[in-house]
Amino acid sequence: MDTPGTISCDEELRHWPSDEAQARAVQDRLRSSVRLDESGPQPGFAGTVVGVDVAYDDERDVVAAAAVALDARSLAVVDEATAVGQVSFPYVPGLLAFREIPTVIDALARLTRVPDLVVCDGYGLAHPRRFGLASHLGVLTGLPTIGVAKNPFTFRYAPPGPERGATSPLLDGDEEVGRALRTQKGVKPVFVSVGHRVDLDRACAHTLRLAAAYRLPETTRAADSLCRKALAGA
DNA sequence: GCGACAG
DNA sequence: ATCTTGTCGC
Repeated sequence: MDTPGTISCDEELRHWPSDEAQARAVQDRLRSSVRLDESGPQPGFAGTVVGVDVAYDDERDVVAAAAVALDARSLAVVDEATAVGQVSFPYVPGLLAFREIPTVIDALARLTRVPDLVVCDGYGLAHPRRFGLASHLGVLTGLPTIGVAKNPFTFRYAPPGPERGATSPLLDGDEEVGRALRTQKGVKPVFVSVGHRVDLDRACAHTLRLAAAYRLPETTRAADSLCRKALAGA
């Protein structure tokens, strides 16, 4: 049931924190395992880009995750998988990963191919402790990851130019933790940050390429759609 | 203490 | 995230 690329994160998953203090300690401990020295796959490489997303049912405390693999060149869907689980952590800004990752990993493990790049909903480096969802998922699976968020979280940015492809730094004080990226002309930007084993330039290039027709990357759109269906049928 | 706060 | 109708525009 294990995908070769999703390395044995069993140990971390067994020791899942049960409160906020433990969760922050896990982030502080794992942060040094993030690899920021790799460029990551070239945009347009021959391989798959996988989008992951989750949906919740508050009444039943159920969470459904989806992983959808797209061919990196054609953006055609080549594989998809879902998983359903019990919500195991509340939503706390800065601790999103603890709510989403277990079910997301279950879904990823059900793909028939190892992803070459994973696109997460949310942040990676752009995080209060520099260890957001995308960073965490990258470290646990070993896979290259990036984060694409719809909101600037607590960070500041100057609006990028109006043209598609325009960017501006996403700032935590003086530090650039990511970029605001305009994926469509005249439309609100998305917020890109690196996760694991991918640099910021390529993270933005991949995001722009994946967002050829809409504001959000096709990976995100496909995963969002699929996890909602999975939740409805659970 | 108050407000803000990925999904 | 989720609750939710119509509506403006290409």
